[in-house]
Order: sequence, then C-alpha cells, then structure tokens
Amino acid sequence: MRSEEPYKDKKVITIGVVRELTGLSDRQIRYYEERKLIFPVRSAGGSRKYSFSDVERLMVIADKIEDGVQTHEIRRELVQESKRSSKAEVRTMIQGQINAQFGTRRQ
Amino acid sequence: MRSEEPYKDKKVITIGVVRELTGLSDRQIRYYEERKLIFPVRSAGGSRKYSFSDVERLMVIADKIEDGVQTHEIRRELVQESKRSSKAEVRTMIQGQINAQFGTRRQ
DNA sequence: CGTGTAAGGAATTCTGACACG
DNA sequence: CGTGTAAGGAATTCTGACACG
Repeated sequence: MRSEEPYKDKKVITIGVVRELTGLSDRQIRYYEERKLIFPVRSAGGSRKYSFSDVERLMVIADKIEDGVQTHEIRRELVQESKRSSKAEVRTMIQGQINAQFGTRRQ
Repeated sequence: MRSEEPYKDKKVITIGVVRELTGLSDRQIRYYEERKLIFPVRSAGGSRKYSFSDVERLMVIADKIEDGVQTHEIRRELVQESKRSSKAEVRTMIQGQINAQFGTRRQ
C-alpha cells in the first residue's frame, strides 16, 4: 500500500529543521506530540526524527489551531481522515485485484 | 526541471542520520565532501544537511571506492553523469514544448 | 488551553591534527 | 590516498517546571 514517494514517510528530519520548515516553535511541535497529534521516532540518543509527511501534518495542525480548533478536536479529525484514506486504499487495492483477475478496465 | 519527487532534493538530513542510512562513518562522509563529491548545505550553526539524493549519491560513491576507484576519478564520472542527464532533461523539455505547440504525440 | 522561557544536562556536530600505509 | 581517532569547543536537543491567561 502506497508505493509512490518513497522518501515522504522516512523519519529523518530533526526538530530544528522541522522548526524552519514549518515556522513553528520547538515548544509547539513537542506539545502537539504530547497531545498525540504527531508521532516522531527517536534516535538512539533520544532526539526526535520527523518525516516530510509529519511536516505537512504539522502545517495542517497549525492551521486548525489558528482557527481556534482544540487539539482534542484536531485529533478526532485526523483519525477520521486516516480511516477514510485507508478505506480508499483498500478500495483501490481490491479494484486492482479485480482488474488483475478479470482484465477489466473502468471507463 | 524535475517536478517529480519534491522531497528527494531537499537538504534536511543531518550527518548522523546519513551515517545510519549509508553505513558510512562521519569521517568518510566529510572526506568525500572535501574531495568535492558531495555538497551539503549548512545550517545557521554550521551543521551539514543532506538530501535523499545525496544519500543515494554517497552509496554510489562508496561502491566505487570499494572497487578501488579514486575520488579524483569518481568526481570525473559523476560530472559526466550529470551532464548526460541535463542533456536528457533538455531533450525532454524541448519535446514537451514541441508537443505543446503542435499537439503531436509520439508512438 | 496553548505557548514562552530560563535551567541544567546530555547528545550531536565541527574543525584541525596526528597516525598509518 | 582514504580513514580512524582523541581533543576541545560550539550548536542542538531533551526534560520538567513555572508563568500567563
């Protein structure tokens, strides 16, 4: 699932670079993690590593915060979104299997 | 030029992560820079930042070193390669402009 | 609730050099 | 030539806490 853009989800970016990329403060970035909105991995030494997807997600979060949405609510929204996209992915995958089986093509 | 894979060329990875990703030592990574084989950018504080392309390039370099090729020679090879690909890009771009003008399609 | 900040410590990175071969 | 290493310093990141509102 999701074979495109192999680099987008690799967690390799330190918080300092994320700060520059998003314009957010470290404090904000760490707080959104505390509120379960973002999930960096940790290096051996304990420093956080983010992916480009995480950076994009942080910008979405920052927009919502600015609109007055609370972290609690943002979490719900993001969970809903990820559910929707996994459904879409499953749909695509199943359709792909059907096509593979019967050689049909839509449209 | 090169609109695909927007993340591949962004220099956001610190040397520690490059070390993990490539299996090379810092010493090796810095030495290849000294020999003009790789060109990280610097953060405000002076630390090196690499892109995923750089990581791939480093793995190519490491392979050649292992084959006994000297950095001097590797530099020549890499320069040749980049010349070839810019030519290919120009060709693609020109063809794209021709197609845009005349609406032709090959094949 | 979301964010700034000062505090102290630990991990990360930097440079220039010596060593070996 | 290519790489390891010890050295000293500077930049980066970490956590827990106090503050404000």
